[in-house]
Amino acid sequence: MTEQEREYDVASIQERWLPVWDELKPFDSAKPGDSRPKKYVLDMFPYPSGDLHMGHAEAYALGDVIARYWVQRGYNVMHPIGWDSFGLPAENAAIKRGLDPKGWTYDNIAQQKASMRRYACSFDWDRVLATSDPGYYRWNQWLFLEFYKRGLAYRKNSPVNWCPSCQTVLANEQVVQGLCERCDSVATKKTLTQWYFKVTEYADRLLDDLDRLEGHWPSKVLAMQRNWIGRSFGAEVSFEIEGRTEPVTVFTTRPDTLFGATFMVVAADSDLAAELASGSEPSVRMAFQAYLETVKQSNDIERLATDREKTGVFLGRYAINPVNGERLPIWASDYVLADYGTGAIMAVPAHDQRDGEFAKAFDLPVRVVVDNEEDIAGDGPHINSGPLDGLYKKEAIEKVIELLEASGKAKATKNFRLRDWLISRQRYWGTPIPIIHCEDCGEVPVPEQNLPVELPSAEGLDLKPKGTSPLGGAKDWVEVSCPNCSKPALRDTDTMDTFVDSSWYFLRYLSPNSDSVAFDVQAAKEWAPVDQYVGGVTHAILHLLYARFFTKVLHDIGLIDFEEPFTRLLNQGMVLMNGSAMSKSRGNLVRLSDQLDEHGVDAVRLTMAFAGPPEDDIDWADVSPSGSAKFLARAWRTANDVTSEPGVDFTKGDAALRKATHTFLRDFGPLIEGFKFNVGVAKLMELVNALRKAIDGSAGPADPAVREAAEVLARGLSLFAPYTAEDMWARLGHQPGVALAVLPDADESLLVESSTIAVVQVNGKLRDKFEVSVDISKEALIAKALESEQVQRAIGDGQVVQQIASAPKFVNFVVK
RNA sequence: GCCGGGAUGGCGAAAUGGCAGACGCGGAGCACUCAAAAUGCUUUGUCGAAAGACGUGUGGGUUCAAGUCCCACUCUCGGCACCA
Repeated sequence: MTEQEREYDVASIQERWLPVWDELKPFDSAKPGDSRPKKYVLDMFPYPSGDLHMGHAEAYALGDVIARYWVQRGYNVMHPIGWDSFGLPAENAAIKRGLDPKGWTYDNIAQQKASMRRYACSFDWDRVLATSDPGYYRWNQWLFLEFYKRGLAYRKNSPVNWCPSCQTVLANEQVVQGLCERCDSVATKKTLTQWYFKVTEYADRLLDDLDRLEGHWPSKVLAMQRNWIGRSFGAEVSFEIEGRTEPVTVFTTRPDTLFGATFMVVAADSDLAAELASGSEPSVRMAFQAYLETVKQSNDIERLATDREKTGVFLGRYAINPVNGERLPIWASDYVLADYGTGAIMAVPAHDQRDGEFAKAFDLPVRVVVDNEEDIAGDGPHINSGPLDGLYKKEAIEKVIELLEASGKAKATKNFRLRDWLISRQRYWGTPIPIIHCEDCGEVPVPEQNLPVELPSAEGLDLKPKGTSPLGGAKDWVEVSCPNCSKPALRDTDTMDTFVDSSWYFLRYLSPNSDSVAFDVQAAKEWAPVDQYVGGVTHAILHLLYARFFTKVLHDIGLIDFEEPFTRLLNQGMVLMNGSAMSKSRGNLVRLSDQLDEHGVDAVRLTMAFAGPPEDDIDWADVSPSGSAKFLARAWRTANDVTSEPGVDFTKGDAALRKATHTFLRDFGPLIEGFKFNVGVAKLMELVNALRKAIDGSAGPADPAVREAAEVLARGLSLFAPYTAEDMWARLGHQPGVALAVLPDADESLLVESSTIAVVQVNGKLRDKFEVSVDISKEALIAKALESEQVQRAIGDGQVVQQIASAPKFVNFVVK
């Protein structure tokens, strides 16, 4: 061996093994006759908006640890990757640079793919997809039509977020603090006809099934989903309105406080408010119009201010309280939301903070109906409430509903915060909605055999947002004949929200190239649902909710036999620099490629895993990739030092090192399975330290235990540092493929201790420790402990009143 | 306001109610070297010469024993937010 070969040379190791792996394909999950049990590990796929960045590097490093771990446990692991290649990030970048989004997107995909390969991701390169491929989005269209058939896709006219400067619809998540995410103009509302998916029809199941994920998904994500769906139980109560035939229904979670209602409030921007005002005298009508104008001009920034004064206007109308016939004045205010519940509330100022503030602002009466002296949580006995007097919240709610139900004035009901999913976008770079609008036939689905409806070329189209879809400019594409009646008709020019693409992609990986089905139903039985999903917490609500919704619909259609797409979920944290998210404008951008050049792939991956718990953020300024590189070199050298031949009998090896090796084997698996990757790496470091000591010490490099430890080390290390591990494996005399080398179970017989360290406390404070035999009796242990000089000194003149002992490890003397 | 996390050395962090600080970064020292780098070894919570004392955000509690369990609070991060 030359001197150079004894040097740990990152660059040459990386160059050596990549082509070997291309040949070996260790992560091919579609080999015929593979009898290994199956596991599906999935990383959230990236947007191809540039090269991979540090965030990707963390996510894929951690996903890879899990995928590679299960391979080493003998599983056939499917670990695919693809690109979420439609959508705004790609399109905006394309507009900015004056390029075709297609060419730009696919160039970036090629770049990211090359980076992933260099980064040694254990992806199955035969299962790859890009959502902007017609072969993919064709099935978006197919699914859309399946939803349409079932009434789950529909069109309606409704107010949407609008950026007056960008001239485009904004999704809720693109409105940040009331401002357009991109240009910081104040977002407004605009009424438009848009396509929706009826996710609310699944609201109960989406909420209730979260219970099944308890313990398998981060509790934070479960809480966010529950919060987002926002189910509340209560009652709808009808109030007769003087001078109106139809009663007005309000939703309340506290019908028990009905006797405390002293006025009613309707949302100022609702149709109901306008109608009620129009039935009033002119002065009221004018006051209402003036108020409505100020409300319309106020924007979300003002609305979001928490300590805002309550505003409103009296509508000159009265409602009749169904429980006692009292006349309640009806007010209009912007603190009541038009699109939640019925847009009208009964106001109970004594027991609702907002109603209370409103009553105070307009000097309206307040009536206490719950005696809260003892219990501020609002569950005191009811007073001033007729038949409800003396009852507590739960019984009072039941009773009042029962009383009013007979006359049809109330019914128990529930309400959701969740809204239907607006899926249409006035953008070019997305899946065309497969509907044709015909003057005579109305909405006509594109016949299945005509799918996909391919995007027209971007050439000649103005992609800049202008309020209507750029596809409208593709005349030849838009003008078609109606599939029904053959008369001239027009294609729908909207494209789908990209969350549609990502709602079912995990199923497409099962048969990524099929042109006959969206996904192979039999393969879904074998592989799905996803056993382990890995990705950022940014998608904690929308993506995961929509994927769960799709899964339930596909289940109901009968295509899959499960109802939750992702059995286990790991959210990794973010990679920061000096305390904040990296960005070019902040000047704290760390480029992944620079880090890889400087420290090597393995060191960067190891740093990601070792920095701390995976769900915590990593501040790159606080961690040490050079320290990781140093450790890898130290580990690599141990393999180089081994002088015994492969296949040597380990049982004759150094006992202390064998014990260290098998202690590692015992601890490592549970740590990885529990996502404690940082501790797993620490255990590898301990093994390297023990190995180094054995090689340099009395055991020596030829000891069989040294080979055993080095071989275990190479396998364990391959989860984090595949290049280094593969090189060690080769130097240890093995064929390439350390990733496939099964990690052996610990030999328990080597872990049996004959002696242990006993700890002695006096009044709970550590005073002494000494080695004892593991089978020492409690009495003998106490006796030995009492002999200790330190223990005697600590006891001093005191009286031992109690002895707690747990042989062989522990004694505590309680002294008075 | 509501919901959910978190707070442990100079730093990143470990710790089935039983030795707080594993493992690493950084620091100090030693060996090798003409020297440096690299490598290897030793050391490193605070105060103290030592014995020892103190120490896991604050205040209580449970327990023989609390970073860990319970109650109250402070600060901090994230999500939602006039959702009736």
